[in-house]
Amino acid sequence: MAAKTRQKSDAPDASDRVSRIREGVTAAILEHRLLPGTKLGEDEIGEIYGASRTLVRTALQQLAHEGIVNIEKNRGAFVARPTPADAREVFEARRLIEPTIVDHAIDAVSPIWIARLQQHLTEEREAELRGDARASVRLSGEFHKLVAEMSGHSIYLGFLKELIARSSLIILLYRRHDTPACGTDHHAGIVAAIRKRDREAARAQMLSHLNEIEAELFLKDPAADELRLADVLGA
Amino acid sequence: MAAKTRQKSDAPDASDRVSRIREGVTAAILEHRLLPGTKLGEDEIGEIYGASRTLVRTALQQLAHEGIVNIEKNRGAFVARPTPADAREVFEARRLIEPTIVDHAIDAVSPIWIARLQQHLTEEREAELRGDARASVRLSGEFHKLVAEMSGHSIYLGFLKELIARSSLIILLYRRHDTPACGTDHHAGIVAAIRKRDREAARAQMLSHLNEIEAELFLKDPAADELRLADVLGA
DNA sequence: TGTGCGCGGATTGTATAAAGTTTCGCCTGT
DNA sequence: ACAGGCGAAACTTTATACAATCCGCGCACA
Repeated sequence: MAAKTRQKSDAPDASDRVSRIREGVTAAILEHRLLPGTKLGEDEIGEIYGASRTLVRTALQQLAHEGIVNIEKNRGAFVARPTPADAREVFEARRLIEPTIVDHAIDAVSPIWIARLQQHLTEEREAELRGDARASVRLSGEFHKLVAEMSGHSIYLGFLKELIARSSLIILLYRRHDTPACGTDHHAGIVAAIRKRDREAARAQMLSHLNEIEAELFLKDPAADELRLADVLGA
Repeated sequence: MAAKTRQKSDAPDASDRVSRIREGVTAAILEHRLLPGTKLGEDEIGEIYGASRTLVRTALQQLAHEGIVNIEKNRGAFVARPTPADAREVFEARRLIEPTIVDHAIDAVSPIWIARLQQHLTEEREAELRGDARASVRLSGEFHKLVAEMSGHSIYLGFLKELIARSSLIILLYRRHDTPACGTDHHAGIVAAIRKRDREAARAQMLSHLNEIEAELFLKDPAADELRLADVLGA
């Protein structure tokens, strides 16, 4: 009972059961196995993970707070379907936060961290080489999380986790071509800049990386029929 | 049943009971009526609001996600006690985000919004005049939230809500003198800049405002005895 | 034939009960 | 007198039972 006692609610390790559920569902969403709009029934999930609805509920509520699940009263939980407006907000926030994060990451440069980053790049390349799209999209997001962890700024890390998760849904919904989700080459360039402690290059590369991702999106209001209707009637 | 149907989990209106609990506890914490470290027993709160522990529990979990409550496994929920390191992170994040928020707010300038801002300044002054410290500290935070709402950027708004709530605790714990929590004069200056659509002035004033708040803090590890001990034994 | 109403199944929201863990007091032994 | 440990009470955690709500199907009626 040494280090396990102090764990925040946002605990990264899946020690308790609700975390296992949350991370399982999160992974499924981030790997695009669960598509936006999919109903996440409580009994259904509970049976999968061998847990009662109580635990499933808390996990779903956490996911709702992270913005990747919508809970509609008396209707249940659904995988979120970000609007184009949401998408623009998410990427604007990322453009604001992530350059600052890489800047901080450079303060923490050490052989251990460089090794971890390189290791991650290798995994990304391997996934891409064997055509594992699901692993690719997951690892692309995790690269950004890794840089945030390196920065040592827990608040930025928390914010970025939300933004990454939403980005994954956004890319799935609005990507124009089937280009690789998030260029590994860009990531390699960012790592190189971090390694050289070149703050300006790192910030600039992160920014252009984000811009390129967003540029590949087609952010026009989708399924105009139903959504227009909803807006009109809602107003 | 027109406009009420579409409400996010983070619903601003206190329509359902869990929201009422959450907002009640939040207000108590933000007004410094509940001090850091205070135990928030489920039965206790449930009896106050006439709700079962189930509802109290979900409310507390939401507050934990916002960072103003800590839930320790098998021990219960406590009002969070941010460390000096947390404080520095919170203010750094605010310095990054809030200037951008005022910039966006200027895009939304309209007579309605200006009126709301002025109205808010009036309330702040009145609270300060009658020496209502609790209302003052609450309104100070709400000013920043109001600007974020004005910006129309829901993600920034969500992030800022968290940061404001934590800031309130930080100010309570680490304020040097008993200076007014958050100068109303500064707020008036920011409103003036917004009104004139002077982006640079607005950003600059927001930044210096945040710097002055942080400058009034004494961010050294507090209660050296117990915390040092915890850190040493934890490592 | 098309529309509207009502009932039944299913699912979520809430409360309560059972189970597990921690904490504090008390008691015994040295 | 004091340290250590046992035990009960209080609390959180988890599970389950009950109530409320929603959705879809079918029937009646125009």
